[in-house]
Amino acid sequence: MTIVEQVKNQLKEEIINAVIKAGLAEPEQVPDVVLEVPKDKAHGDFAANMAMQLARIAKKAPRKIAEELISSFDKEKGHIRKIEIAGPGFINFFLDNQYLTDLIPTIIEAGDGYGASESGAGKKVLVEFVSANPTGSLHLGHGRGAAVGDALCKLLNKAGYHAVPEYYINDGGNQITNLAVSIEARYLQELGRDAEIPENGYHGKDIIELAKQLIAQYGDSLSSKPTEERIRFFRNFGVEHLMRGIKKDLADFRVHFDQWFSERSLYEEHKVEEALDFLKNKGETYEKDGALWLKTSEYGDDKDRVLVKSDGSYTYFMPDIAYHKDKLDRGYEQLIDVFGADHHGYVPRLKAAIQSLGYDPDQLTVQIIQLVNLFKDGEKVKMSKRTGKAVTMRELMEDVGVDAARYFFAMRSSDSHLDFDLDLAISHSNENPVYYVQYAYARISSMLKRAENFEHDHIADLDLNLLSGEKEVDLLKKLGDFPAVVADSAAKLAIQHVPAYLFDLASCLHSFYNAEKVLDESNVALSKARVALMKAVRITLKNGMELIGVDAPEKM
RNA sequence: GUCCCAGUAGCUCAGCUGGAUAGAGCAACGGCCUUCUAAGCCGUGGGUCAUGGGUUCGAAUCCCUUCUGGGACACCA
Repeated sequence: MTIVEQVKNQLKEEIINAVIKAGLAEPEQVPDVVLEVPKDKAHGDFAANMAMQLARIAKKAPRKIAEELISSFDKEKGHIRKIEIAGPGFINFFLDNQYLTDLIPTIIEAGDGYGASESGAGKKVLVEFVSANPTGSLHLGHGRGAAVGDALCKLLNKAGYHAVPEYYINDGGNQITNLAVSIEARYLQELGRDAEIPENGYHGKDIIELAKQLIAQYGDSLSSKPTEERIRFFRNFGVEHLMRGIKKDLADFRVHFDQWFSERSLYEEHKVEEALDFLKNKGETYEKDGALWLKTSEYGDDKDRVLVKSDGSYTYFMPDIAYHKDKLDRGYEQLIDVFGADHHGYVPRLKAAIQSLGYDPDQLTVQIIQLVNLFKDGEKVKMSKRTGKAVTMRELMEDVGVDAARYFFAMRSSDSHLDFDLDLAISHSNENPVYYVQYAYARISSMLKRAENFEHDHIADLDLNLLSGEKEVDLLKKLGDFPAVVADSAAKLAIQHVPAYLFDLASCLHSFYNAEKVLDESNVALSKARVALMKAVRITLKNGMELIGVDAPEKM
């Protein structure tokens, strides 16, 4: 349990005791204690709305209740300095700073581990994201998905869940056959023969590159192979090659997957058939118009969905069901799928499928990644200048750098549209939030390099009570919030709280830095305490940036 | 047509399991570098929280109406 939690819990306990002692309510009637941190510092460190909640039970005016509650409150416990009644009946608690200064040794000792908690209780979570078809390069939308998925995993793990990132490689379906046929056509074209790319094939330049590579490696020997073998070869070659590119893009974006799951392996291990048989035996399917349907409408979907088409082939849906069944069968309690906005309509049928498999649909959470609009010179950038297609993730990384891209993607709620200002992302100015946060880290690092005269031997020797100035208290409170921010954003799957927190913490640091001198030869005791504080801030900033994949530079 | 998401300061957005005077950045205006990094700090102005109703001690937050914008609605993947 974190220090702040301990303090809050003790306070809550004392509030309940006081309510009972004052006879305001029977023990079983006492509502949950809501303790919040007031927006306005003048309202204390913590505020309780208990008196208002009790108004109906005790049948008295809230302020009157508050008075009685306070007179029964044991102020000896829990670092209480002052209690006030305010507004309609809020009870404001003012604490001494002891609990805050205790944070410093805690943070320094925890180091990289600061911010961690057990709030996830080891729940097994599988986060599937990006999962782009290996038919081309990753584009902007994948970049956002990658940034969100990676940050979610890190956040969940930090908050005590056991989260694993996984990439689902769609290497089994029609798209891949199209890819193979497209490669074949380009290959034959390069050899000077007649060949046409099918209408729904891939016309991109990268396919021509692939064909050239094949000729350099194999000459015209491939064209003499039997068609089926040739197609299989092109398919494997294409998938392997394009996946290599995708993996490189992701690695350069600081996104690493523990597991790569192949759709084809579902067929090879007969998991698609097994899933299908399972659903059939369970009576979840029926035949109509020569196709096999799943009764998803019984589980909240608009209508039933086809699993096996009338020509005998599977829809995209069928292997995907098998995949989700496999994920759940592997023992994951919670599945998180990070999807592009265009798959939004797919969610109800997937949830229905999970239910028809006998699992709880709430075990699947879908995070929708909304569209990214790029802006340059105030104008919307639609197409990539280089390829004429959607802007690639590679181009974004080259244009704005990984730090800015990752920060901007993490900054907004993933399910709302993102206007990505390219000029802002590359500007080395006070307008750029990435630099604002990184600058705070670099500033501290720079100070600490000069701080050899103020290093402590034992942290217990420091007089941390000297850190009682307004800016110092603000900083300490911010530091104490970190584990709760991590736990809360993990629970809500809301990564945007992390950049917001980092921005606030950086702001407190800059404000403090401008107001006070840290390294002051004329006041060694205070300087030592402040150096310890700076170390705690530095650790917290770094841990936060780590969560969203942003580098913490020693100097700028 | 049905469904989903959004509408908060001039701009981009926080806040949304109900709580005190709705916040931040940018833009505008005014200050701060002989002192640890001015990529910084301090201050001023700026709002019918789209609209109309409801729920209650109390609503930006929950429910319904209307308007506006975006997206989704295949035997495609």
